[in-house]
Amino acid sequence: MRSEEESTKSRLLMAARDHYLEVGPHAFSLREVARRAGVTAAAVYRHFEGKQALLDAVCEEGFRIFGSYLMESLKARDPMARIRAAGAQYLRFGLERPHDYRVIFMSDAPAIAAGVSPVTSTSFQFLVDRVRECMAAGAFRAGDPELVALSIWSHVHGLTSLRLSGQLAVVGDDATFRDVFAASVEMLLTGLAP
Amino acid sequence: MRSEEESTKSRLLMAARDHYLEVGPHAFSLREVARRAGVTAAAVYRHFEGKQALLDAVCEEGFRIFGSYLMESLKARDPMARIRAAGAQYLRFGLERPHDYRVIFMSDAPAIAAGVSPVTSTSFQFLVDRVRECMAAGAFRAGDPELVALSIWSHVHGLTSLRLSGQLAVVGDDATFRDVFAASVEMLLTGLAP
DNA sequence: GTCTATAGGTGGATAGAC
DNA sequence: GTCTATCCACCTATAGAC
Repeated sequence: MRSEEESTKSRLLMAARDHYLEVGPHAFSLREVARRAGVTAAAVYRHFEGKQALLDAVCEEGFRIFGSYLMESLKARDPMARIRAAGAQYLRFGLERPHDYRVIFMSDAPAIAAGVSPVTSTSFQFLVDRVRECMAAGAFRAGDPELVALSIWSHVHGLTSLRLSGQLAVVGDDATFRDVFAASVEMLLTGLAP
Repeated sequence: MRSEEESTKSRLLMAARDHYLEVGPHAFSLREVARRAGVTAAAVYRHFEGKQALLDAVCEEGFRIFGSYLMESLKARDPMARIRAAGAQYLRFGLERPHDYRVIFMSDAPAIAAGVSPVTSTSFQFLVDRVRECMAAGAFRAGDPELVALSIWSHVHGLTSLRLSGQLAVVGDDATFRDVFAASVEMLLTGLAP
């Protein structure tokens, strides 16, 4: 894998991700990415077909990493423990990789908005499966698994994204916020119990 | 007031608002505003100090409008109706003024954060008051009003922001999404009942 | 008040030297 | 694989004619 290598291409990718997070898709500049990576704009075309290809690559990398965080939650032993772990991992990804989080969940990149990314639907399907598990085990009241999954996703995303955009800074440090996050999730889970 | 007058300045403001609503703050172009208003770019400087002044005028309007959406919910008759109306108005603002929503709740630009702080804290206090009302009326279980308010805000923000960033496009049109939104909020409220 | 003209900056993309 | 040089488009903003 050699993920620690400092190739021009990997530096371009990191620079593209950082730049994208700062200015968004409209003001995203290939030249600025090249500047941050320490090369000229022309050099970018040796590694990517153009501006859009660079943007797409940024999204793909973030998706891959997010998936690895989610999969960790499968190590928990029972359905409710797994769904709680999934929520905690979701927040953990947001706090540890805020840049990637913003790329995936807080942007309006065309590649994501189009819904063509297989990872988006894969991750949602993962959550739907966790919900089905809980319903089958009698830990959740019977209902529409997709609607429940959407509620859970929205809840944890709302908390995570408000935290990342600084709106919940008043809560305190990250450790304190993890407790608030857990308490808030429990509030939602209470309404899903039989 | 004479709000119907067709002065160049008022046409510029309307054009600026329309353009802003379409492309957002980053791609906002003074020349495009001038084009829509039927004047050259140079003429803009007779009415506004520059691009930022024009943008500020539009953003201020956005903050003011969000408050007016929230206040509408006070017309409902009882505490639970008011808190449900507040949620519905929150979504309505997001769907009808997506760029304003992004500026207020999905951005962390320092320049914007300064103007946002009073808006969000005032609005959060408004929600805390609605929660206290529900607890006092016995419609909510007793608990920490601020934590409950934070959960509700996160929930409706999660739904709204995921919708705006295109992640919930699969749900269907806005009318359909309003129903999903309402159902999801009811799920959370179920867990808050006594 | 609005225009034309212009200065000086950003950007995406390509050609060709090395 | 990276560079310099270049082209063209678009932008903000200003100066001066009318």
